[in-house]
Amino acid sequence: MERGMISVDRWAQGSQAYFLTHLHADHTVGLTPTWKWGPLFCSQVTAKLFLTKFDQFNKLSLLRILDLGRWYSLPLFSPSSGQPVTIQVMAIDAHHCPGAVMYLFRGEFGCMLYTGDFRWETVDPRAEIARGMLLEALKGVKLDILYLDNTYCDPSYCFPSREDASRQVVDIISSHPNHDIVISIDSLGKEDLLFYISKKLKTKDIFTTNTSLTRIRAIPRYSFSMETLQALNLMRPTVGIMPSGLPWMKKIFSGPGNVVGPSPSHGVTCSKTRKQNGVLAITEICNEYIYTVPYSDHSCFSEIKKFVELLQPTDIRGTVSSSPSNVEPRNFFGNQKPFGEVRAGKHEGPQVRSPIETVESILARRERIIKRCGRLISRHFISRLDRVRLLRRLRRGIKITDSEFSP
DNA sequence: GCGATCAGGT
DNA sequence: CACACCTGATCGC
Repeated sequence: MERGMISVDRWAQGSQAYFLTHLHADHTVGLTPTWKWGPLFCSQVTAKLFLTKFDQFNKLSLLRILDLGRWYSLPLFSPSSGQPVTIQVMAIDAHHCPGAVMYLFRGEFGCMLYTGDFRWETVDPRAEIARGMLLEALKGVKLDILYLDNTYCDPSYCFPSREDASRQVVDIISSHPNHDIVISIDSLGKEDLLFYISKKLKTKDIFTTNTSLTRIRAIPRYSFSMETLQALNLMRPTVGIMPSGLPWMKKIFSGPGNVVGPSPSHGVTCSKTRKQNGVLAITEICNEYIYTVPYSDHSCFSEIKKFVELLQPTDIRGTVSSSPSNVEPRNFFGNQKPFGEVRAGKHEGPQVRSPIETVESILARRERIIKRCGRLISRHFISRLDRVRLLRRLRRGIKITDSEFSP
């Protein structure tokens, strides 16, 4: 395809149509509320999340929602000849985080698939549907280029399905019936895990910000540390679960689908790096509070391999340049012509909203808070740094109280 | 004064 | 050693 036609997860001026695979921050660099370079296509779920994230998005008319599994025709033009060109696109569930999709394009240039970030588990019924859509759409068609999420495209990356990992998390929680549990999460991507936990443990309130109702809490990953766990343990016996410890998993799990034993980090010495005089030194710190579980929203190597073998693309291009091994996918597949923060003495609940809360009510509430915030900001004459800090927190949906404005 | 972006951290 | 996302500083309109 010519340059100047479409962009996927890239937000520079110069394309005629822009595609967003999912809402993680590293895929939206350059995308701002003042977006104006062209129509922005995404899934229904991403569109909803998008509007809560970019609440001042002023070009609603540029947002285009794509249903999954349907072909859409885009009338574009060739930048070189000026002639009209039609491109067809289909969005397919990528099983990465809520709303994440892959995009399948076809046109005069041939056929290409951009996976975005994706996980290709075969056991999940949702994955079955995506698989069906993909195969149906590609029936009798040669896939010319596969733009592939090659994050873990190295045979040494071998970890279990998210359901297995979720089971491990539940086992850890069950084996600590009298402990508080804190689970480190990012703002988007561990919802299924939290839902699984609440379902298996029959937690009464599925999601709540009232921390007195539950011993299991989700906290932001950036506030999850050894120090945090030690501080929490001064108050109540608490274990922390990190559903993401993948780099440490390299070569630990010997095969796909293996039953995974107790978390390897528990009771095992963890290492921490510290900078001394500009030189990296390793400080060994033993911790007894933290479990890591290999819960990944990216495909492991065997899943990537299966995916590539299924699609038989003519060419493959990795989309993650800083992939661990920094390995081009084709090396492996031949040239295939083929919430809250924890503070001293106090913590707020998970930053997970009730599923019944609508986008409209979130936006309306946010609007009210921002208005009130504006009044308080001018009344208290706070510094720019404090203001930036407050606005960032507002954007994340964290509750702001009057005391935050105290001089 | 403000949003956007970078560097450096977890 | 990944990923996603935080903070504070700086840039540029």
